[in-house]
Amino acid sequence: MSSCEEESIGRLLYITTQSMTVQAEKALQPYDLTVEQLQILKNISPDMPLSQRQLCEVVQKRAANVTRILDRLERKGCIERTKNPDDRRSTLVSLTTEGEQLMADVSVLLESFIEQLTEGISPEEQESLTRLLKIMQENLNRLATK
Amino acid sequence: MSSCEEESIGRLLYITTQSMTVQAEKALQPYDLTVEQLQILKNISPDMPLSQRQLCEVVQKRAANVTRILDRLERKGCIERTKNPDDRRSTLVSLTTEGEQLMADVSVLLESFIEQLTEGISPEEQESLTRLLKIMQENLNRLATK
DNA sequence: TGCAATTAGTTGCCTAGGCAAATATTAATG
DNA sequence: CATTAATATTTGCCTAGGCAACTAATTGCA
Repeated sequence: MSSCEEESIGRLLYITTQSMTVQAEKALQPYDLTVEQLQILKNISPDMPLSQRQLCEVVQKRAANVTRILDRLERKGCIERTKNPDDRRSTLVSLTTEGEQLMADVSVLLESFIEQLTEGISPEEQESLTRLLKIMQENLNRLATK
Repeated sequence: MSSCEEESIGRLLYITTQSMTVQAEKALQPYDLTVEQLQILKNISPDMPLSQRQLCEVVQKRAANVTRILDRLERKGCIERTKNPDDRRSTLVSLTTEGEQLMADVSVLLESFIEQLTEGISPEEQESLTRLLKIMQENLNRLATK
């Protein structure tokens, strides 16, 4: 039986993540970046370009969504797309120098954000939190593959 | 210094929640409901209608978004909007009988989903998880009010 | 009373997610 | 070798989030 005040773990996760995203977005506003755009940029190494397919895997997003986020990043001059000479179906994505500079500027901010997010949570508790979240991910993966 | 495998708590939260939402959405597909629509429906008691303003608070969404989710629920016949006679600016939202029936059908599914999500996590661990998520929420609230 | 804030809700414009259908290119198979 | 299957990316259509501007109704205050 559930009390009136009960909130499922699911709901708590949902609300917390939403609030986190909103705050992160506000912190990123001066750089004209969204959380999703940042996720992408963080995973493009300046030396070795990735294909969009590979990017999809590392950021865990659908191809269609990655396409559109890259469109916006390209429009802003943060990334470049070049056809893969070895497989002309695929596109290689690389950071422009502006993109690199942007990431350099933002990285400090990022660290401080995560620090503020986890304030009052000991390293052991963070470990435990990480472990529990990973269990849920596995549960969800099991659901996904039916 | 961070290892290559490091994933911030923030990213883990984000990915887990996203995966949870996708799976929940799949489970809800037979009912033609989204997670957000369900959130709203769950918070409308059949006996006492709420104003949209109140709904916003309980589901933690912006007025603009609640407006549009209600538009869709109304189109599907799950809810009804009536003008509040005491304050003609506000609208009272109530479940239709179809909406009530839908919620009755879905509630079993919901419980089993949360059960599957938290499989392998003991009640004490769930308590701890809840506590840590709430700490993060407070940290974020502090950020929000600067 | 009468006009200026405030409040409730809506709408427009942008980003982002999902799915499905389309194109182009490559792999695989008869 | 030719045709079919698979793969990479794009595009369209839907839901949903954020912000800002707008209307209508209500308070508040001079």
